[in-house]
Parts: sequence; structure tokens; C-alpha cells
Amino acid sequence: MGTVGKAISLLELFTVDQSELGLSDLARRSGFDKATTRRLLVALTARGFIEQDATTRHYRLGAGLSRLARIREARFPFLQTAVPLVRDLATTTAETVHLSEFGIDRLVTIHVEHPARANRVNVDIGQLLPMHSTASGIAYLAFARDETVKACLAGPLDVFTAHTLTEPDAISRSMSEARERGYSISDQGLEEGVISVAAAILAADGFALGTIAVAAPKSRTTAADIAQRGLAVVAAAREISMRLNGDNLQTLRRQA
Amino acid sequence: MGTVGKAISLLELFTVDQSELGLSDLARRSGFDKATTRRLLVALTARGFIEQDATTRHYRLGAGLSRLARIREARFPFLQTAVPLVRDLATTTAETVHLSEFGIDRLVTIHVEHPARANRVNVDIGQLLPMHSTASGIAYLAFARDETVKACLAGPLDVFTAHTLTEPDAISRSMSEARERGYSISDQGLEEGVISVAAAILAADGFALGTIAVAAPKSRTTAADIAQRGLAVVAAAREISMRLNGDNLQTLRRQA
DNA sequence: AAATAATGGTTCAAATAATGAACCGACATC
DNA sequence: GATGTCGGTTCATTATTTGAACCATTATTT
Repeated sequence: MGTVGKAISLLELFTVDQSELGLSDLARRSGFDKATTRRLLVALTARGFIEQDATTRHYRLGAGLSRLARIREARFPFLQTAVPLVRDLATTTAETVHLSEFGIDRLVTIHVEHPARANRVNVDIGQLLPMHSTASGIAYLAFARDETVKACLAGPLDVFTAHTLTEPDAISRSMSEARERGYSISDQGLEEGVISVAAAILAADGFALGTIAVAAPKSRTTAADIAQRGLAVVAAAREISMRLNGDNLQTLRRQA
Repeated sequence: MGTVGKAISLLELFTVDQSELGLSDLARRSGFDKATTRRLLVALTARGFIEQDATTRHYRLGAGLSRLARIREARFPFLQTAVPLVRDLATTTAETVHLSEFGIDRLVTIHVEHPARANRVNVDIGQLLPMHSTASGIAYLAFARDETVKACLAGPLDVFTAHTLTEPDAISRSMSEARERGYSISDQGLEEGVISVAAAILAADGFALGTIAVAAPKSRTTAADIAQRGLAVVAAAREISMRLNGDNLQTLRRQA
């Protein structure tokens, strides 16, 4: 591994739970010599990729990363790109369509289109969706990094309804099915009487970045509706992924 | 410069305007050999810090940066906390409001709200602001660590306009005034015809962490406007500091 | 349509930077 | 006061980085 790779793998030791680490700790976790670790940290600190706490002497991720990430995001306008397609999908399905982006350990709802009818599923912008019990969550996990999947299924999995899946095996099976057919289905996993389909929106690296989902009252939803919405949601997700990544989207090689 | 520094300085060549660059271009701008540049890009690509467009072969900032930036922001929810207040301030002032965070030796613009009018001050996300010649810079220095202040005023202080202050004494005086009234004023220090007010956002240790500023065309700005915006910007900065730190914000004991 | 000058990408001996065992002083247990 | 940990440093040895010269393509220019 080159020096650059080593420096980056130091950065990757930081997680939400382990957001501040000491020198010896970093050396141990990375497997690099303490002197090497320190030299890398100094180089990273000089460019603002790492900050050091003045009192504890511990290291944390720096503001330089945020700056570059924002430059990237300025060019990578997820919301702007996706909203027109969310709107189209809402028109054709006449049901609630919502768009989510992954944040830390849940999906964050960043846009919603509601149909103009009284009996509908209501979703709010900013609402957080659990990963294991929503169509969006399963669709995301089906195309997420292994470590992300592991992290999301590690914690206690809340039970929301009698239909909520909490067995890791059952959840894995849902993910496999989602990978095969392209979209996930959640039958009242989060709320009684609500059935949803969702598809993952992929980043250029082939991993999921967010999801688009259609949620409807189960009472008026047939199996044919589900299949039709599934295809529509996959088409929308594909289109968003393509507009975001150009034709540069790498297909994710993945064990089924 | 070490290899890590070189790799990062490659990343820093990307801006909002220049978000995709070719190999030769990157080599030219960085001053590194083409082979070196390429080797660094390959290393960065392997870790997702850089992505390469499949067709144009051009390089751009990668998703790995966004991921790490999110981890940082999870412990440090500066943006999320501040953006609503930036937005409010933009609405009430009807002028450009920008939010900055300190990085290494300058302020980094991390969010901007522009008013819906043609004649306005334009600021880009990711833009770097010098410390001595902007309202934000002075507001930051007024509540920065002594060593930071010294470091920022040590280097050569660029002259941007006929109004740019470059005498350390004059700058110190601006800082004192900013401390007294709570906000700083920059009258065309960076660009002719632009007048700004800014206030520091404080971390839990009482030292500045970033700033919030209102920038407007001088031609339509009265002394009363400045005073009013000053109070508004101070209120916003206080509110952001409080939300970030809870009620355990230490008041900075400081020589006036 | 031929000539020219870009482009992205590769090679390998020479130059340079990275490495790590041993070391230091400071702090905390034991 | 002995022992273990911490963050940080040193310097001879070692391995990586470097860059001029080299392709093959793809625009430009004449």
C-alpha cells in the first residue's frame, strides 16, 4: 500500500462512535508504526483533514474534508436532480412518493410529493426512517457497503408492527430479493395498513446513496399495483442515478 | 512536501467552478510530474477520494470525502444547526448571508444564502476568505486563540483594495472594536463596493469556531442598515453557539 | 488529408522519502 | 518506586516515489 492509501486508511478508522482517537490507538488499529502513524497525522493535520484536540491530544476528522465534500456536493445536486422525477412518479402512481438520503445510520427524508386525495400515506421532510423496517431501508441496504449493512443490523431492531422483520436472516432475505427484482417491498413493516416499494439510487461507485419510494394505503393496493409501482420506482431510481453519474455508473459486482 | 501533502494538494485543485480536471491539467496546476500526478490520482481513486469519468477520463472529487465529512458532522453538527438561522437572517436582511468555518489559516465558506435580486454580493461555497481583509476574518480573530491570531497576522497580508487594512495595529484595533460591539465591519476590505458585518460563532471552549456574515453592495447600505445587521448577525451567532454547545458555553476571559 | 500538438497513460534506473526499533519525558496505576 | 501507558522524537536502513522519455489516441491546424 502506498503512503497515500495509508493516510486515507487512518482517516477511515474514525466512525460516528469512535470520532476521537489517540495516537497509540490509531497506530494499533491501523497496524502502522507509531512514528509512521504520527507522521501521517501531522501531514493530514497540516492540510486540515485531521484536527487535534488541544487538551486531550486526541485526533479527529478535520474541516478540510467538509470543505471538499461540499465542493463535490455543489456539483452533485442530488435534490435538484431527483425532484422532477419524484414529481413524475407521484403523478403516474397517484400515491405518496418520498426521496431519502442516507445519514449516519438512518435514511433522512429530503423530499415528498403527496397525491391530492384525502386517504393517503403522510411522510414529512426531515423524517428519519429505520433501515430494517422500511422499503427504503431494505432497498438501501441491498446496495450498501458490507460494513454499513453490518452496522445497521448490529443495534437493537425496533418492532413497530406485528409485521416488522427483526431476524437478521429474514432481513437479509428481503435484501436479496430486492437485489434480484430491483426494488424492495415493505408490507406494514413500519405502520399498520401501509405498503411501500422502494429502489436504491446509486452513486458512481455502485453503492447506494439514497432511495426513492412509493407508499400507499394497503386497503386499495393490489399485487398488480405493487408490481407496477416497483417497475416505476426502479426506472425513476435508474434515471436519477444516471443523471447524477453520467454513464459512468459502475455495476456493483456482488454475491447474490 | 510529503506524498500525503501532494495528494491532498491535488484534491484542493478542485473548486465549484473547476469541478472536473484532466490529468495533464492537474499535473500542470500542481506542478507535479504527470506520472506522479497519475499515481496519486490512482491511489486517491482506490479509496474513493477521487472519481474518474468513464468517457471524458477527467477526474473529480469522490464520494469517500462526503462519507468522512458526514462522520465529522455527526459529532459536529455545525451546518445543520446553523443553516436555518442563516436562512432566517437572509430573509430578514434581504442580502447575502454566508457561514464560514476556520480551516488552517483561512475561513472556509460552508453555506450561503443569496437574496432573490440581481444586484447582490456573490459568494461561493468552498470559497476561502482571508482573515485580515474580511468582516468574517476580523470577527473570527477577535475570539481566536492568541497563537492563531499571531499566525494569521504573521504572513504577508495581501492588499485587495485601497481600503484593505494591512497594518497589524490597525487590524488589532478592528478586532478590539469587534469584541466590544460584538460584530465586525469590513468596508470594502476585500472588494470595492462591498460592505459586510460578521459575528463569531463560539465553540464550547469560548474560542471562535466560525462566523456568520451579511454582505451587501455599499451603494444601498446606510449606517443604520449596518447597525441593524450587526445586531441581527450577533443574535444569530449567539443562537448558533448556544444550540451547538448547550448552556455550557464558557465565557472567554479575555483582555479587552 | 497530412501534419502538428494536444491528450491519457506507462516504464524503470536514480533520487528521495518513508520506515521502525529504540528512545524520551510525563502521567497514571500498582 | 517499579511498571505500564501515553504522546512524541531520532536516524540509519529500506522501500517508495520520481521524472525523462516513451506509447497510442484524439483533437487541432495547416
